[in-house]
Amino acid sequence: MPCLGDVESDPRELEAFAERFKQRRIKLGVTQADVGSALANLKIPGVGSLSQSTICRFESLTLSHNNMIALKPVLQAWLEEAEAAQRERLAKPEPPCCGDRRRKRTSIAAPEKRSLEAYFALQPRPSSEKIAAIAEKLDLKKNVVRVWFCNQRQKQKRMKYSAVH
DNA sequence: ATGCATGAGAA
DNA sequence: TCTCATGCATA
Repeated sequence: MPCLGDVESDPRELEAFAERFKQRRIKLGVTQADVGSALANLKIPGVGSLSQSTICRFESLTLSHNNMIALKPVLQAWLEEAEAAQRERLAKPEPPCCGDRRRKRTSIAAPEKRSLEAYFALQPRPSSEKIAAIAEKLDLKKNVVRVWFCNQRQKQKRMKYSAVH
């Protein structure tokens, strides 16, 4: 009954950590993007850099539970190192010192989005045929509709949903 | 901060 | 084909 593997998978603990993390990160004067790229310098096996988006989502708990659990130890390690480095600086009298073709993103208009949400409420996993039918009705590319449903399902699995429920 | 997209791996 | 972790582009 008292689980073995998932030591700190308690959502409350994760939530508390995410908040502490954000506050301490800000106190260090570091941006989300900074953290992401700094992770690579941490030299943790199998861990490279991450994007601003991912750090942001970690802080706002808009990642899946498993994703949060996987990232926590990494971010915790970064935080400890960053704070240790700062203490060093405070200990000494610090001397004064001193990136082609872009990807495109479809924009689904509000009315179409409302329709999609309505379809989703009825059937979160429409068949390929239904997706095609929906795409035609809304005058959207079939693939756009397919991806929209995938992303919508992912949203439901986040610790905290973002926007429309 | 969030919308739409990609790609690796599962099923 | 879907899920899942992740990110570019954009609001």
